[in-house]
Amino acid sequence: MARTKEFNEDQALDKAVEIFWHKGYNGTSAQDLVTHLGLSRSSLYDTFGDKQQLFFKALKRYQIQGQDAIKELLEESENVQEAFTQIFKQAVKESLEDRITKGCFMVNSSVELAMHDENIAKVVSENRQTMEDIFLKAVQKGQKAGQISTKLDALTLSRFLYNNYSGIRVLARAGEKNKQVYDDILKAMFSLF
Amino acid sequence: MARTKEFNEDQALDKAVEIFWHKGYNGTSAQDLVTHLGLSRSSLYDTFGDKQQLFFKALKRYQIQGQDAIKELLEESENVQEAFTQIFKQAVKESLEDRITKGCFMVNSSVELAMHDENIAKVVSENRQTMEDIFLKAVQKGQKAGQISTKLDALTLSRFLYNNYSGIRVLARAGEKNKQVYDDILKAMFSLF
DNA sequence: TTAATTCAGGAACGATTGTTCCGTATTTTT
DNA sequence: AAAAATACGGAACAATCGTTCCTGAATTAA
Repeated sequence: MARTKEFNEDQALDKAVEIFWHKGYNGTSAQDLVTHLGLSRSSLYDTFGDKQQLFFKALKRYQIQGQDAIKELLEESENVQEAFTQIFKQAVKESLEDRITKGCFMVNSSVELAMHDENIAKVVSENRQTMEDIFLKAVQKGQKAGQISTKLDALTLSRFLYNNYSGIRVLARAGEKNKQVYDDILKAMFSLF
Repeated sequence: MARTKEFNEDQALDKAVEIFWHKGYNGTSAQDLVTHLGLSRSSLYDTFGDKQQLFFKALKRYQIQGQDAIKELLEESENVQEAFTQIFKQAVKESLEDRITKGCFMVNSSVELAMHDENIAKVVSENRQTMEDIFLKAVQKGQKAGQISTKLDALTLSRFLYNNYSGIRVLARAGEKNKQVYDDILKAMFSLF
């Protein structure tokens, strides 16, 4: 009975992730969204509601995609230590390569909005908890396999790892391009394995 | 020849630090500034120029005050390890106590603005470099005194320490109130001493 | 006293913000 | 072919943004 959408909703959401990630919530105007998503104002509001709702959906999408990627990598790997190394080296690589360094969308949103928007705060908090769980299971597996030292218990180590992950993303967002800085952080961090 | 200012410029700047720290640059309106600094629009613009200049001065002020405090603590302490412990425990204490957790003004500004304003990027970069230097000298002192392990070289350790400092401030900004999370991070981190 | 300077308050500016609405075109189902 | 439904582009909205300017009162130094 009705006309079909001329754009793919998920693809548009990916575009929203891109620009919100790059410019932040307050830094992204309605016009920015229209231009970057490539659809009209009316379609944008009809499809996604207002700016807040669109941002929320974009952040959720980013969260799920990011978590799935890391979870899969850690679960499928036989050597957990190697998997962690891969994850962190990838983060460093992105930080150095990206001409426009965006950091981590979740960290950025956390700093910009968590304090003033409890919905965002909830997502951020859940995200940290989930990441902690993912890391925890991997560390436990690694300790059982003798790949990771048992000097520190798995939960402590997981929280520590995620904290360094956040730190690296802040460094990236600030535009740090000196590889040695990142490598030193990783070197010290992994010396606890 | 002229009427004297009825407000203290530095005190007003401190107020500016407070509100920019709390709400960020984009989140703070001109009206917010008028209300919180307690001076009229005209006085505000006459004294500090526009919003960008005021923000810049506020960030600079925060930087100098924060750095001086940490530098002094590390230089005057006889036991470097204790001094570092004190610095990080203080950061955790602030994170847990503050009803409105503001995180670190420098980290916040880094995430919000460094990518789009090269003046801010410069301040952030210089700040990280200075903090690295302050930490470096302290670590070197601690290693000579046998208070810190020489398993890792001083520069590596310094960069690692500052990265964890950033991470903790992000956690605080996100409103994390579980002390155990912070304590675990510190426990793992200090196990490298 | 006079002149100079700065204060506070508020009106007003143009620009930009997020959002709504309308007329038209297009596609799908009956 | 007709009717229903939705996408589309763009005009238009009120609100807020940062900023400027004007007024008159207050205070100071000459």
